[in-house]
Amino acid sequence: MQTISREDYIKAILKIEEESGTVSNQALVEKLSTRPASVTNMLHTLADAGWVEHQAYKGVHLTQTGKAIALSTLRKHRLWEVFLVEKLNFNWDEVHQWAEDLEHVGDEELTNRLDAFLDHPAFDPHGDPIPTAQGQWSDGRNLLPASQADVGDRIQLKGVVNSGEAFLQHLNRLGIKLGLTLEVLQALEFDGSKTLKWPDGTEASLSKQTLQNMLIERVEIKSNKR
Amino acid sequence: MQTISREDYIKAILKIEEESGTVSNQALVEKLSTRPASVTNMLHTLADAGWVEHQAYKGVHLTQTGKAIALSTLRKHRLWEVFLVEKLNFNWDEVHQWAEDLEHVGDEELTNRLDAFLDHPAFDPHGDPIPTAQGQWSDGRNLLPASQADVGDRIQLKGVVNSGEAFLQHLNRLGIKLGLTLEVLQALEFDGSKTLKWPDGTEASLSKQTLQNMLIERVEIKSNKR
DNA sequence: GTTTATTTTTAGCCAAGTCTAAAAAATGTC
DNA sequence: GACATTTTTTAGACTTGGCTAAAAATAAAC
Repeated sequence: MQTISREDYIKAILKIEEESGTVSNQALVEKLSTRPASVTNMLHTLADAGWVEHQAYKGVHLTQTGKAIALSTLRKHRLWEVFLVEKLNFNWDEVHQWAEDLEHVGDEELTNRLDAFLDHPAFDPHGDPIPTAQGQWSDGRNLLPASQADVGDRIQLKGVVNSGEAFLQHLNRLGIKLGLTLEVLQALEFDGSKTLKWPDGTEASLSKQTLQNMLIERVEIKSNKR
Repeated sequence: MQTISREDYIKAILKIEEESGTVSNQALVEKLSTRPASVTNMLHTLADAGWVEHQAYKGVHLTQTGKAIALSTLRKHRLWEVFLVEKLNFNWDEVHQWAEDLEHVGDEELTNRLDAFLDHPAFDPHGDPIPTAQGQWSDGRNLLPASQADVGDRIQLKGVVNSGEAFLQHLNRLGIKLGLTLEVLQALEFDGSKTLKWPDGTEASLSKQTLQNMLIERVEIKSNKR
């Protein structure tokens, strides 16, 4: 039976599995801000439910069932985030906590109606892809961290690695949001920082840390190409 | 601290207090489909929290704090119901259960934004008034049960006493929804049933039971008045 | 005004999920 | 390969809120 806590664990396992392949208890302790004993405990529960396979000391991975539940929960989370930003005019740094609650409400039907109401968005307000009703969420895009952009590139922000409040508010203060196109003016070797130029002409330097958390696409310069 | 269960109790107490003035444990057992011991138990918890005043064997009533929490929860419930019907196109008989979950999500800020997004609705899909952000929910209207309408009256459905699924679906099948105007053609003394006429000319007879659960306003007959 | 029926409370158990503390297993180091 | 460190598990306590069964209080009936 699905409970809030179980869905949270399953979703965390999915994310860690995506990020780093293998899912240790330790990783879950960090992701969920909980205690090792709680993790062991819940993994037994989830294994009994048939949502994960768990071998003591060897890590967990999701079963088909588990993955379906995880994707469904993630889909709900991201759709509600779109709702909060697009319809209720919240900022992208304000929506995560509410979505964390909303993701546990509603069934497939409600979710599909929400999806239709929002016009079937492909990405959430942080640029993360929204799984489809069929559980597809292959991104397709090949984003790279802004830290890998070269001088002269025009880069467009398409996502963020870290959607923590603090980081998003940092971007807010810099006037950076999804879809913004910037030009790389300068790159400093020694600290990995880069100087970027905004469409309005202002310039600023971003730290390596910040750049690594910005997922971008290179933009073709159409006007004066060749 | 607010939990789902506590909010459910507080809301139930508010409703019973409105309906019948005094709130017995028994009434809570019925309204919440639970057991007497559970009620006694939770009433202690709520009294400790300062949300109700409870004297053993004498009943409960809400404190100021409790009433504020109840109205806030009710407001959230009804706003989400409007959302589900107006925006996600659910029928009025399908929304209660989801709203029951959604009412426990979000704070004042989110609720006010939802309210604004929905254009500050005054009534939910069942015709029940939505408390304002300031906790006002004096209905203003003076609805009467359709059972009290007289032959010759033109009556408009403004609300329902019972918003259970079964009753609402019964109205659906009869083609009756909020705002519909009907004419009372005939009233049978012995069983309290009445024959009504729809705007499209069809006629049907409704039982006393059904009529008692329909809240109506008499409509002035403008065209051929006097 | 006893007796009977109903309502409420108490006492104690249960389930989910969290936690601490300690034991056990796995891993890293020399 | 033995010792130290880290990770995971076990054991057992705790909290919230539900339950049953029995006792106590109140209300109803004769």
